Formats: sequence, C-alpha cells, structure tokens
Amino acid sequence: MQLSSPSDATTLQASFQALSDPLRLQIIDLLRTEELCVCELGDRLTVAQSKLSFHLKILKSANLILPRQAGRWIYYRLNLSQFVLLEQYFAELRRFSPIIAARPCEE
Amino acid sequence: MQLSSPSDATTLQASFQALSDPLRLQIIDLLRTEELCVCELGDRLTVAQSKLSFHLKILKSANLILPRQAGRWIYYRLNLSQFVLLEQYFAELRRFSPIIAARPCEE
DNA sequence: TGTTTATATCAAATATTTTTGATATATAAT
DNA sequence: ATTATATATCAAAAATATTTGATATAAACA
Repeated sequence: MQLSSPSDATTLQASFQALSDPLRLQIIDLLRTEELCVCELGDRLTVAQSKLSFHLKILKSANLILPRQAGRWIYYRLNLSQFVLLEQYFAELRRFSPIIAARPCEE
Repeated sequence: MQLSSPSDATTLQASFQALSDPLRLQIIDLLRTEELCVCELGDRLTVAQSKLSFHLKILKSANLILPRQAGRWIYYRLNLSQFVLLEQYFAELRRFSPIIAARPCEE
C-alpha cells in the first residue's frame, strides 16, 4: 500500500490498538450518535473513574475522539476524520486485492 | 451501532488487536497483492521463524488471513471478506455520526 | 528407511498494557 | 476562603502479549 502520511503505519497501528479493547469499543459505540461527558460515560459503563480516564486518554491519543471542555465537564465526541482514514485504509486494501495467483516457491 | 454477529464486538476487537502490531501490518501489506508462503514472508521481513509463525497465527485466528497448504509450503493470503466487515464497521459508524448536539450535564 | 526442509508449538524470559487506589488539578458553588 | 465536584495523573500490582531458543510435526526426497 505504500503506507504514507497521514495514515502511515504508525498512525494506523495506534488507531487499531486503541480499538482493540472491549471497553474502548463500548465508548466508541456510546459516542456514535452523541457527544457525552465523562461522568455520563462513567454512569453508563459503570467503571472506575481512573480506569475510564485511562481509556479515554488512549482513544484521544489515537485521534479517535476529541475533547471539549465546558466548565468542569469534559465532553468527548468521535473524531470522524480519523475514522474516515481508517475506512480508506480498508478500501485501499481491497482495491489492490489478490489479483495475482500464487507462484510456487522454487525448490 | 447495535453490534451484532458477524461483526460483533468480540470479532471486531480481535481483528483490531491483530492489526495493532507493526510486524503484522507489514505482513498484511505484503499480502496485499499476492499470496506468499511463510518462507517468502520470512525472507522479506527478516524475522525469526517462530516469531513469524506466532504473528501469522494471530492474524489467522482473527480471520484476516487464510492458509493454503501445498506440499511442505503453506501459503497465506488476505481474507477479503473480513476486511470488508471492518470497512463496513467504519462506514456504519459514519452513517450514524454526530447529528445530535451535546446536552449539558445537569448540575 | 533415514534425512532434509517448511512450519508449528512450547516453555521461559521479557516487555507492554491494564487495573487499582491514592492524590492532584481546576472549576464552580457556598 | 472553603468546600464540593469533574476529571486527570501517578505508582504499584496484576494481567497480557511478545520474543527467544528448543523441540515437534509432517511432507518430500535420497
């Protein structure tokens, strides 16, 4: 794929890693249709506060969610542009897909 | 997203986890256009044999690659249908995206 | 049959990630 | 100013994942 910026291998890896945890996938799911504050996420997921904070940080570092502060609350929402990049990665993968038949390994 | 089979949360998580490693992303990249045997992958990636085997197993368990045995060689290729599922996950995510504005948390 | 070759598996060592509980920070309310 | 609340950070413990080297398996060949 000639991986190159901005969806270079490192960025992809970080995104996939961020998505590789059940709690984080749940968070993504909750943010699918609406922006939510940490407290609301905490209520819905019934998970320790520091734990939630840890996972939000990973999603944020991977550019998958964006914070917005309002008073003491911090609201998170999906960062759609990053999801578009990921979708494109798969679209590209398929574009180049197995057209060429396997060559036998030479003995 | 009402995650449900076959791209349920567990399946997604396993796929993303499989994609969350640099070597495994390299393997996917090499298999993008052609089926390759393990020995060829080993040559191109210059990585210990048992290590490669370990990573192939993870990709295989996640349904991202498919093996084909031919004599003593085992050829791997991408499992496009799984990549289609992943692409659809992102497509779906975007379909439902942030339409609804944040409600302030009640104090 | 015995040997070589391709790949997989296993167990131990190492590295990374996640969880937990405690503490810090910062905003807002009294 | 003091207190309460929302969230983040930190360090230690626990859990998982990865690497490494040795060994196993199974196909092909001599």
